[in-house]
Formats: sequence, structure tokens, C-alpha cells
Amino acid sequence: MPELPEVETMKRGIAAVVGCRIRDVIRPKCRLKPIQISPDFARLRRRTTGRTIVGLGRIGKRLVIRLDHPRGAEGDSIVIEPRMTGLVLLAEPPGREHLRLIFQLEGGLASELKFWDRRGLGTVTLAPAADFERRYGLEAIGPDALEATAEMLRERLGKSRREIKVALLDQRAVAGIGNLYASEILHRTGIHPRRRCDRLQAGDWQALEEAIRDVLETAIRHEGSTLSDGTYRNALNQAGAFQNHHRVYDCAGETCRGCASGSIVRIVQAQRSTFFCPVCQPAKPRAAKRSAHGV
DNA sequence: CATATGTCCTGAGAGC
DNA sequence: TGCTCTCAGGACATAT
Repeated sequence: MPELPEVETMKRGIAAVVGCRIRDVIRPKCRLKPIQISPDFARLRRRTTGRTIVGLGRIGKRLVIRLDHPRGAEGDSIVIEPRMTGLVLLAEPPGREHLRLIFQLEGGLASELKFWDRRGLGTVTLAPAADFERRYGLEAIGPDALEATAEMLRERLGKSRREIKVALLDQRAVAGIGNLYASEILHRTGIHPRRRCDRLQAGDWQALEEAIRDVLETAIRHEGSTLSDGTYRNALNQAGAFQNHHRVYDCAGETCRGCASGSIVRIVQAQRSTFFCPVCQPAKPRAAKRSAHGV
């Protein structure tokens, strides 16, 4: 499930496409329902063929491929959302069956950029320069999780009555955190996943800022998490390694690696699995420790 | 307005 | 063995 670290790894892994010109775009024949391409495949192909890739970016869990413009103005962008099982590859994909889109390249260091997606929930969108800010700016999507400060988090979530774990998944509040990393982040803060945002204290928001950066940056260094289904791969079709460092996600029943006494519990919030340690993350915060940071 | 729920999609695995 | 059923969770549409 590509979240911020996985998408960042994809971005870094396809750096060789920068400077390449798109020679053609191909949609392989597929018995499966086609993925969503906006506005449609024909227009994506027509408007990107002949363009040169001038840069790569990432907005939360979205990968941005920036193109040049025939008359020197600001160019269009291709925005790829991998969602559950989408992969962006330079190497051969895990299988031909779920190969959804191929950008054939020339004049640079890479020859093909492929989008592979087993479940087909991913999307590829051509975003004209004029529309980019409206669709992907701060108004539409929150600040990137790596840039989020305690003040920003408290400002955006501090009045919410939602449970903190559910709120961390809201991409308009902060962009890039998904179901897996939300559990890992909360475990490092010692915050119980069911605690309401509006009951968190100043020290909690500070702890969140630090844990978000720590977990996501460490996960990026390990090139993301490849879960037991093996779906996630980097651009060279290699597995990530951060799953070996998970402290709670998919660890139900195991002894907590943080306190060595609690047993990791799985609960369901908003129809999604949450994992936490009842010892490290008590439902009621310890008064002494919290009041030291109190307002 | 904020928050909650339903929907899409495929393949793996469970249960019979 | 082969069928049906459930589950996984990204973003977004719709409902409360």
C-alpha cells in the first residue's frame, strides 16, 4: 500500500526519466477493467507524446511527472496515484498481466516507464498547468507530512472530535500518512489511537511532529514496506525493507518491541485495522508525564 | 459545516 | 476439487 515513503522511493527510483522525451504512450491489452485515466487515454497520449520530462515531484501519496511546454510556458504534469497496488517501474514488472500503461522514452537515460497495478484502483491524470494548483495545492491537499510542524497539526486537527488515528489518514489535514504508518507513528508517540484530537495536549502534537518525521524518514531509508502479499516493489522491482522494522503493524499478538511487556492488539477504526501496544499507548495519558508539557 | 459510511477493484485465503 | 465468501485500504462520492 504505497504511502509517502513508498511513493518517495518510487520517485527517487525513476530519476533517470528526467531529461527523456516521451516517444509514445501505450496501453497494453488487458482482460481486466481498465484503470482510470483522466481525462482519457487518447488525450493523455496526444498531449504527452513529444514532451520532455523536466522534473519529478511528490505530493503526499501522489507522484508528479512534470513536462516541458512547446512554447516555453509552464508545462503540464502527469499525476500518478498508486493507491493500493500501483507500481511505477523502470525494470520489468512483477507480471505482464497487470501492466496498465507504458511511457516509451527516448533521448535520455531510460527507455520505458511503466505503471503496473494488480487491483486497478490507481489513477493516472494529466493535469494542465493552469489546473495544478487548484487540484493539488494546499487548498485541496494538506501540507506534506515531512513538512508538518506541531503547530500546523494542532491548527488543522486540534478542534476535531475524531479519533487521532482516523484523523491522521485525512489527506486534507496532512498528506502522505496511510493506514500502516499511522499505527507506527502513534506507537512511537505513546498516544492511544482512539484518543480524540481535541483532547490531545501540546506535548502530544510535538511528539506527533517528531514521530511523523522519524518514522517516514526511516521508512524512506529502507525503501518502504513490502507486506506479506509482496505487492510493493521499488522501481527496479525489488522489495522494501521497512516491514522488518515495524513495531506494531501486522504484529497482533506479538510482544511489543518497545516495552517488552505489552502484547500488540488489533482493533478496527473506520473499517481499517489499527495496531497498538496497550502498555506504551494507554487510553488515558499518564498525568505526571503529560503535565510537564502542559499548556 | 464536520463527520461517517459506501464504493470501487483483484487475488489470497478460509470454509464447506 | 471447486465453489462462495470475506478481507485488504488508497481516494472519493454520498449520506447523516
